[in-house]
Formats: sequence, C-alpha cells, structure tokens
Amino acid sequence: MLRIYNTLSRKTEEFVTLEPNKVRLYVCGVTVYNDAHVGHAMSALVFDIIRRYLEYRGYAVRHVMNFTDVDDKIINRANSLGEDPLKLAERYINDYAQNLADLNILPATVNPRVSGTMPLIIQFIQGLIEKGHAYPAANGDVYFRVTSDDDYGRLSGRKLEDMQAGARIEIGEEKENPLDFALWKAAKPGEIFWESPWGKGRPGWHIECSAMNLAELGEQIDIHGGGNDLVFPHHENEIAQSESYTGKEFARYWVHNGMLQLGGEKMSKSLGNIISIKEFLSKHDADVMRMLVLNGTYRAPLMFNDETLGAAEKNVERLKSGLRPASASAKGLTDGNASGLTALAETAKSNFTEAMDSDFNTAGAVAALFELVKGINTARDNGATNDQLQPAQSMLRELSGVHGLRLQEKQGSGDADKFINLLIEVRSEVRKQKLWPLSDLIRDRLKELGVTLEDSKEGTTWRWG
RNA sequence: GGCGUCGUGGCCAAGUGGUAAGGCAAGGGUCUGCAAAACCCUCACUCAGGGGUUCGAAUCCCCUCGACGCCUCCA
Repeated sequence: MLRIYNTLSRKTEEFVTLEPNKVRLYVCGVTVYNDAHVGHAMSALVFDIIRRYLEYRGYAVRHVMNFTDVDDKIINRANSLGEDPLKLAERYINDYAQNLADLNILPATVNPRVSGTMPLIIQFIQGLIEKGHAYPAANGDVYFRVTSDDDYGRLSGRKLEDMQAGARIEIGEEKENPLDFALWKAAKPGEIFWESPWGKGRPGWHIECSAMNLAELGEQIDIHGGGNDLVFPHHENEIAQSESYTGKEFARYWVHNGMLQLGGEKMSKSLGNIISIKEFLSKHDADVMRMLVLNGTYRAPLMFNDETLGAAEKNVERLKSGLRPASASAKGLTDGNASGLTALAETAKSNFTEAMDSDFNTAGAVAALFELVKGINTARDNGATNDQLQPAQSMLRELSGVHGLRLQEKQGSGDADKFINLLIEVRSEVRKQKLWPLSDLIRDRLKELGVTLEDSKEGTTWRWG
C-alpha cells in the first residue's frame, strides 16, 4: 500500500486515485528567464522519481509540467537584452528541456505554456468574476476576492485575520482587501499584452496553473507537486481559484519537496548562490545529482556540499560495482549458494518497494540496493559465474532503473580501445619481467588520461573513470 | 512576530511504542610486486536538553534551546 505525505492534512495518507490505476500529476515548472540551477534539478528529480515509481507500481501517469513564459522577470530581462520576451522564453524552455534530458528526467506528458493557454485563462477569470470571487478594478487589473473563499489559507495553515496585520497594498493597486491577489494585470506601456474584456494585459502568476490544470487534467487531480517555497502564496491561491471556479476539491494530494541548501541557505536566484545544471553536469555524471537526491529525504532540506557530493559519487560507483561481470576464473557457486543469491534479490525488491511505498523513502530504498550489491560482490568473490550472477544483477538494474539511475560505465571513443588494449598487452610483458617502475608509470599515466587499470590473477582489466 | 518542517555517530541518513538500517569517512585484515577494486572485522548503552505518560519511548504529551522554509519573486 502506497502512502504519501499530504501537505494539506499534514499527515501521511493512503494513496487512492480518482480513477483506478490512473494518476493525474501536475508539477509546477519554472519561470524561464535564466539558466536553471541544481535546486530546480532537485525538484525535477524528486517528481521524476515519484513518477517513475508510480509507473513501476502499475499506474498510468499523466504528468503535466508547465512553463511560465509570461512574467515580469521575463519582460524585464527581455527589455534589458532588447529581445522579444516570448523568444527569450522559448530559448530558455529549450535549454531547460535539454537540462532535464541530460539529467535522465523523463519528459512530462505535456508541457503547457501560459502564452498558449490565454483563452482559457480569460474564460477562467470571467467565470470567477461572474461567481463573485473576483472583481475588475478601475486600473484594468482583476483581483481575486480572498474573503469570498471560506477556507482560504488552509493549505499553508494561515488565517485571514492573522495575515491582515502585515499585508500592504502596493502603489498602483486598487484592491478591496490587501490580501486579494491579481488574476489579470493591466499592461504598462510598451509591455507585451493580450486583449481581454478588461483591456490589454496579461495573467497574474497563479491563475495560469489553475487554468493549465483544468485544460490538461480536468477539474480534479490526484497529485499537485512543487517546491515547498510555493506553498504560500502560489498553491494557496491556486486552490482558492480552482475550487471557487469548479466548486470541487482541486487536488487530493499536495506534495512538496524541500529546498537544496548551499552553505546552509536555500539556493536561489535572489540570493545569488547558484550552481547551474549545465555547470554541474560539466563536472559530474547525471547519476551523481540523482544519487544526492536519493540519499536524502525529498521533503527535507538537502545539503549540497563537497562531502555530500563526494558520498553520492562513491555511492554511484558502489552500485556500479555490483554490475561487473564474473571473474575470469569463476568456478561456480553451489546450487544452494546460487539460489541464496536469487533469494537475496527478491528480499531486496521487497525492501525497496516497502521503503518507496512509505512516502517515497528513497534513502531506505537505496539501502536495499546496497545490500543487494554486497551480496552480488560476495558471490562474485566466491566464484559465481555470470549465469549465477544474472538474476541478482538484473534485479539491481531493474530497481536502480526505477530510481532513474543509468549506472553506465563511462565511455571513451571506440578508437581508443585498441590502443589501450595494446598498452595493457605491452605492460603485461613488462610485468612479467618485473619492471615495476615502468609498469606503474603506464598505469599512472593512463589514470591521468581517465583510464583505470586493475590487476588481478586473471590479468588486467580497465575502464574509463 | 505569525505559520510550517525538523533536530539520530565526524558527515549524509533510515527507523515514529519493544530496545539504533544503509552509505561516506576512519582504523585493522584478506588479496596484490605495489596499487586499485572487492570481501571480512571494528566504529552511537544512545537518538538537541529537561520534565511527564507507559511494564517499556529516538518514537506519544509538555516545556526549553537550536536550525531551516514561508509570510515579497522563488523548485
């Protein structure tokens, strides 16, 4: 039984879908005006892992992730670059899609954009006005009337009365209540705009997600995800809009990931402590970023530093060690020991599943993989043949694949192989003559070139890395 | 100040009523010409601190201290 922590109830609940075996999953994507950073990668990885696990559990997942391509920051950036805002957004959308692909993140089923959802957004706002949940102001803005929503604040645990004190109305706004938020913003001179019943303008930040949910998944969805920095006001406002519009419960499960921490602080564009995904991947394999996430708890802050990164790197190597072939001199295990290994693989699978069923406990699930790796490696040391290792190794592949790990040995150019093999052949002769300094020189120099040699009784093996 | 999450060994971290998983790091060993990899062994009488409930608590309740996030844009 799969159990998921629901931000709305602050409890771990049994996962029951609206339709049997189908999951409607919406995850807030990014505002595209700059390079995405590893904090965005964390969030995308968390929901990729969740989506992969749901699919492994047999659910058909319709995964929607939006791109916010109409926004103040995009407009500002475009103005400073003298570029068309939608062109700029398009560029960063392509960049981001490439980042996700490089991280081995499965593409969402659909990626709706604000600019492509305009008629529905306008219709949505119109509907809210008709029902008395929104009102157009004289300045051309349209605001959501928070007092019209009885349980406004229930996601983030806030009460309207408590929030009144600190709230302010910005210059130029014409709100009935300081907490009312913009559904539609009147265009300033020179800004990109769309025609609407309230004049030229563009949507506010929150309405887009309500509209795209409705367009792609319907009035009710199973899981709504995003970073926990979106709980208030973004998700709170989404609930208010969607439920006021449809009169139905919007999302059944609200799932929020914790923030990536760099130097004890949240990594964010405004703090400037950023490492871009591109930069990260120029130095590390995609599996390392994924392992960093898997090692942690998706809801908790995730430490990003040399130590946690180094551990993640070693962990990936360790999983890979389980996939190496039998030794050349393998004599075979007894039938009893071989079936013991197969049984171990089944145990690993049930421990893995049990952990993942418990609110996607990836750290516990990875621990099950390590137990399996140890069993495989011990069996190999004891002389297991490839046939005997095979069932356990395919289980390791299967389960690590559910986590989205590739576990690929690094590849060099195919042409290099024959030269490396030639060097190893020569070095073997050198070793026969016990010319150790020369033998070690070859090994050290190859290491510098990214080729690792390992000597054993059966001869020398090598791999990239 | 308000709301929320959380504090487990040097680091990351599982465990949420029955007596502390796993990984990294560290130390010792097997193997090796030496390495590397792999394997074996060691590594928290204790779970921020203090009360309480219970036969029994890291796990439940209360208080204190501390961290982080949100309350303005944010994954």
